[in-house]
Amino acid sequence: MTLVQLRHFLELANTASFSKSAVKLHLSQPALSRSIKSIEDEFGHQLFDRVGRKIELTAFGQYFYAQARDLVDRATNLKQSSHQLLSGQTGKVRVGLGSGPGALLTSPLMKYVASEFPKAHLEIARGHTTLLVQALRDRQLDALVLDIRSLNPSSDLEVEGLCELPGAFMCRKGHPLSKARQVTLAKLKDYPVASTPLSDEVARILVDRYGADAHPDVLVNVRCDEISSLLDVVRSTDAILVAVRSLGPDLVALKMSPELNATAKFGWVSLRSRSESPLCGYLRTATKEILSGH
Amino acid sequence: MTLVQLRHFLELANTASFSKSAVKLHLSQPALSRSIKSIEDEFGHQLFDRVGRKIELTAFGQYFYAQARDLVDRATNLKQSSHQLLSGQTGKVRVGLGSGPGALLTSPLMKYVASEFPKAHLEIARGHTTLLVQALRDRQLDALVLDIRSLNPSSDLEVEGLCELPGAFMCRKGHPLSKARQVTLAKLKDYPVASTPLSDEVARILVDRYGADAHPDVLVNVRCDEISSLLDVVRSTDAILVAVRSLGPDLVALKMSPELNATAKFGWVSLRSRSESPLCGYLRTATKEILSGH
DNA sequence: TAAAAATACTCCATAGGTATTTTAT
DNA sequence: ATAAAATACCTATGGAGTATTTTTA
Repeated sequence: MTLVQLRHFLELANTASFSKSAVKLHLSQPALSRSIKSIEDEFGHQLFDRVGRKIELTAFGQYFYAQARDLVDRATNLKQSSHQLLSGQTGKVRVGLGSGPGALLTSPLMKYVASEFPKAHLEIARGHTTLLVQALRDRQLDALVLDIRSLNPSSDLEVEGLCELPGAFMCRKGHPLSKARQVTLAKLKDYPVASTPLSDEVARILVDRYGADAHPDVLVNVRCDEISSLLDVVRSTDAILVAVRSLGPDLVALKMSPELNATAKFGWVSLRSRSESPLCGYLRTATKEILSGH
Repeated sequence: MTLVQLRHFLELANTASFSKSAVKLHLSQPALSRSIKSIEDEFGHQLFDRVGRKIELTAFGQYFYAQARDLVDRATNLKQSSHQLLSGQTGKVRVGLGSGPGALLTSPLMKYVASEFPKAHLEIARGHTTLLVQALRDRQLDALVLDIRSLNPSSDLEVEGLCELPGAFMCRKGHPLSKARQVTLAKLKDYPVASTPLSDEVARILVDRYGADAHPDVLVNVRCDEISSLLDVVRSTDAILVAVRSLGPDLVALKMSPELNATAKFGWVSLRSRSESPLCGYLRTATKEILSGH
């Protein structure tokens, strides 16, 4: 029993004529005759009663028709839905975002999928590098966007650099420090500091530039991974934000002394051994696009 | 995409090894390699990530697996259920019974199917010959059991004689007429007459033997097609039953003058052009068996 | 180096085509 | 006599086998 044979049978059952069905099936009449006969032989029973030059489904043929119809329709559907999946129109992607990328990408990526691939599914997980990498290796995530300086190089990971964004200390316009020519860490510490969770890499840079007191655990008073909340706080209080500069375009960057001179280097991380699903590929392109706007 | 290829794919997805799967599938390893490749080529996408000597389902492969599993299971199920149907274990038969056969066969046939083919479906229709034959030609019935003398011969009907059963006038033991040496129609008409609906053929015989007064429309007072009810009436009243003799083995047959000398000739009627379903064949055999006991 | 998958080739079973026969209208 | 299905016969594609190469653990 072949799907092809079933298609032949269905067509024949519909038109009730070997010669007419053969034409529709782009097949010679003898070929169709034999195709049907081979099913009948396989099951040891006639599908049609041949009464003269007319044919009629047997009881078995009627039962078989319902089943065959279902089977063939499902097979056809598999081909169509596979095409949808492979063209990226449907499918499921699970992306892990580090704290920086999370602040920058969560909402743009969700909007992107919602508008461009309304039938697809996107899941975003946020967390620390090690946890995300673990989830990637466990196939719980399909790709990550991280500050790649926080990533232990490993041969099973494929890393594609996305962009390098400068970080900054920022405050609202009109803030006491907004006009200051040179801001030292001591001055800055007169105000509360807000940020997303910062990576070890960033912590290292801060300590390197400004001393042990600049370690995020000490320095940061208000921590949360919702960038919009942080911006709200910083705009309406005297809190100072530590983040990628472009996240607060309406804020004033403090002229630090010494200069912060730190950048976040974001990369797209995936498992080298796994092939990328089409939807995941579109998401990677979109991510690059979004970040290039910063 | 072939059902065979899908089976190959499912096995490979389960064992995750070409060589091991090939053994299970009674196939050479290269053959399996090519079988999988041909699906991948058809869809234009890998089903497995080949990472070194290990293989792993791609996202597409995972989707494909669920669909293929469903498809293959349904195909297997079709083969099994077809076998059941063709062996007569399941299926549906619709039989039409004339009034005489109806009285004799309705309940034995229902019991037969209920006990021998508990998964099968039997529908019994009762009515007049012309209506039943019409239903047979319309494919609303699969076969009929009739008094074949009431049947217009026709080339599209296949008739198999089943048995010839003598009819009789019967009364309860101890009935005033039970000991009578000779019962004329006039004597008989002192009592109510009960019967199933009688065919035109029987009516003709009655009129032929006993005159116009013996026509069922005149003669029969109590008519119903439930033989058990009729028997009940005849056993507990002075009513006289007109029926196949063996239906009332505990009743006394009246010694009519002249003798009734009428037989019912039952036959199994089907459409010559339609092949008989297995279940229908079993039913035909069972019917012959049941009638031979009378 | 060994084990596993892919490739190269060869072969044959079978699906399909053409020509013809059979059958029923 | 004609139209339709079945049969006979031939061809070729593709699925399967063996031998071999490639790859990686």
